[in-house]
Amino acid sequence: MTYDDNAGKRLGEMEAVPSGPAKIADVAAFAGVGVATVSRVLNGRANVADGTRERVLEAIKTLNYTPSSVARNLSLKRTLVVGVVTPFLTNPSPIERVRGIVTALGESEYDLALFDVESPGRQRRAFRLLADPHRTDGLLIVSMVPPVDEVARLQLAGIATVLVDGLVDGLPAVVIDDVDGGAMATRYLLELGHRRVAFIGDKPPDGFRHQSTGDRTAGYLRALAEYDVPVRPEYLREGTHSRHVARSIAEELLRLPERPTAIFAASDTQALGVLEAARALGIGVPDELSVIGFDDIEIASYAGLTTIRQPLFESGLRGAELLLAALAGNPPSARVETLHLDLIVRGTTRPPA
Amino acid sequence: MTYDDNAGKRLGEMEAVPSGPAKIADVAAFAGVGVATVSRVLNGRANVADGTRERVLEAIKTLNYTPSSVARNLSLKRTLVVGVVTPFLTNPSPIERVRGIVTALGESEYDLALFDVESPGRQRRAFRLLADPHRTDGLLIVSMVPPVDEVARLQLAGIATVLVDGLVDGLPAVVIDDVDGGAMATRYLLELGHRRVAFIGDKPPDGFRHQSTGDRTAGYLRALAEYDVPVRPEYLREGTHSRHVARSIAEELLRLPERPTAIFAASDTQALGVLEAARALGIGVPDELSVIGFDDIEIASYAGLTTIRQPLFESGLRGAELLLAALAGNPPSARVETLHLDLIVRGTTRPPA
DNA sequence: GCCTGGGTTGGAACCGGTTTCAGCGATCTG
DNA sequence: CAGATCGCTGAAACCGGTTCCAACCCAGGC
Repeated sequence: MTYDDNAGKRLGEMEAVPSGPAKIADVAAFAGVGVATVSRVLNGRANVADGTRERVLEAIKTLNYTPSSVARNLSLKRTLVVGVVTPFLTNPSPIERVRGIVTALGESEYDLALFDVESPGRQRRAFRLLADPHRTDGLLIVSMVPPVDEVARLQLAGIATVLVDGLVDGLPAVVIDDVDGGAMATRYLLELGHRRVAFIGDKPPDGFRHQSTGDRTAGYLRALAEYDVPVRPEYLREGTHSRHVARSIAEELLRLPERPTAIFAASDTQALGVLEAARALGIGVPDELSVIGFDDIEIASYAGLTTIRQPLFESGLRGAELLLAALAGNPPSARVETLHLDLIVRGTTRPPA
Repeated sequence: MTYDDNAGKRLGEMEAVPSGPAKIADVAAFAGVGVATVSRVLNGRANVADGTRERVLEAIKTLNYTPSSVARNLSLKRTLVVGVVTPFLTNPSPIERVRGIVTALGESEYDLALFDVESPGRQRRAFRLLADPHRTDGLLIVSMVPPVDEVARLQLAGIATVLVDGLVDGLPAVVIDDVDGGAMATRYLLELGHRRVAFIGDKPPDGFRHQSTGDRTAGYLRALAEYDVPVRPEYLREGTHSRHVARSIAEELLRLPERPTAIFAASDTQALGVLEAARALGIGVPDELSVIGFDDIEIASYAGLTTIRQPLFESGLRGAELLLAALAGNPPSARVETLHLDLIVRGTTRPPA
């Protein structure tokens, strides 16, 4: 008797039709099978008779049934969510990386929960949230180095983590060789004949860590050493990853009694600030000043900026792939993958006058 | 005696410590209360004795317990996830909007699942995924107009939806007045004295709908009419939201026997393409050509571009706020909120020679 | 003809929370 | 001092899936 169903429930429900969307029990009842069988069909298990499968599929269709991922995840003890933590969605480069991640994850069954952390406070909060194994299966940390204690929490909680544009002992990562990149840029300027080469580094704001800055500085210094060019402390500057800050630093550099004939900026965004400064001071680029950036963001080609290209989109894509592989149980390795850099010569560099 | 605690358990459990992370039952056992009481404490219900609450909180702390949101959501029949669908994270403006959304959602208990749809295929897939009430509680659709049948599905599934930079009958939305914006831009050029004013529209790729284009065109036409300037069909062009496409269209315009003295581009990205075209053809801006854009993206100030500013970040913020309010059950209204536009005069416009 | 074994199947336990509801002692009332 | 009321509490049902396990059916082997 189908009445039994309702009798079992609370008295007072007049509508025989199940109220909300169909659940697996409804499908089972409709198809005249058990819930286990429906579950088997849903998950494509082999051991279901063809006829039965047919009936179940039809029931699913007629009832317009979609399984609840929440219930499924509870049962499976998975969340099917990958967390992405990144600072500064204001900057073009993390965005490109995130695009790569979105693309890679789009192919998978995982959803992506995005956390933009603009302050150390929000950063802590994001990690506290995401280090919860109930919340995410895996984590992608983009363009930042998480605090050591947070890393410990993550590992303790057993959350698969991959760093994109960041490096931490024991965690797999997708990076570029920043030392090499810094050297490439500087070397190119030196090869052109420049000897008064300044560098504007990319200092993360308080509370954030990111090693690329230091490394690019190291590359700059290495290249100078290779060419026996003495380091001038007044040519070695640092500022946040911002066009405006870089612009004012560049104006200072260009007002030095012996101003540089070339400036290497640690990011394209900052290089644009340098170009602005030159424009404001009436200094011709590249005639009187060469400028080279780093990243090759979209706008660099508009500005005709010579730069070191790093595969931003690909870094996100690759990081997500590594994470998915780890989640699939494949390689629990802590490999570090280093992507390739290219020198892109455009119009802001030339030999000194 | 502290031994009592363990004495209660002991039997049968060789490993006294529960295997995985602590669950609510562990906390209850440790505190010597029922799970219901723990749940009450967790959710800040009033009817728990102070002493009991104290003990539970301590148990939570010692066991390092964090509740499973998956289980919680299953019980509560909520997902605590807001889906964000947007095309073209390649463009700067949707990104700014998403940043606003991330910011607003950061304050709430909701997570954000991001879907970038770059093709109509992915678009369909995203909607099919997100129209599942098991998956998201609410949806934010950014810079696109969803297909009518998908809207129907959403409403049927009872998923709260808010459009940001898009308009659909019956759904709440945050928009700008594109007709007015188009007219503002055009009117400014006309007031400067230009009479040969061209327009480059922003045509969405096949499979995507977005009404702003048409509306900005209407604004352009309206302003021309106000100033009794006849429409020249050859001045009215359209291309995808891309610098490169806009550039080649602009080159065509600038090669016309009677070339325009001013060009209004439907987006800053496209305006940059126009500037590139002028540069390539050796046409001085603003001396020989005035250019005005739309959006006021970050790079516009670098390029010194005159433009119509629309509050991108705020649109996302506001849209998320509306959605959160709807999810909180407050205003089930289908209001349309119109944000304010500003003319930002920079260096790419001036009266004709 | 009976026993064995493989393929199907459904009942029920389980995932980890929330919430109803009944029970309990303590206080208030008459 | 009995009875009603109130605050606090825990057992158990429930959310909607997955999966273990036992039961069942039927064909094949001896």
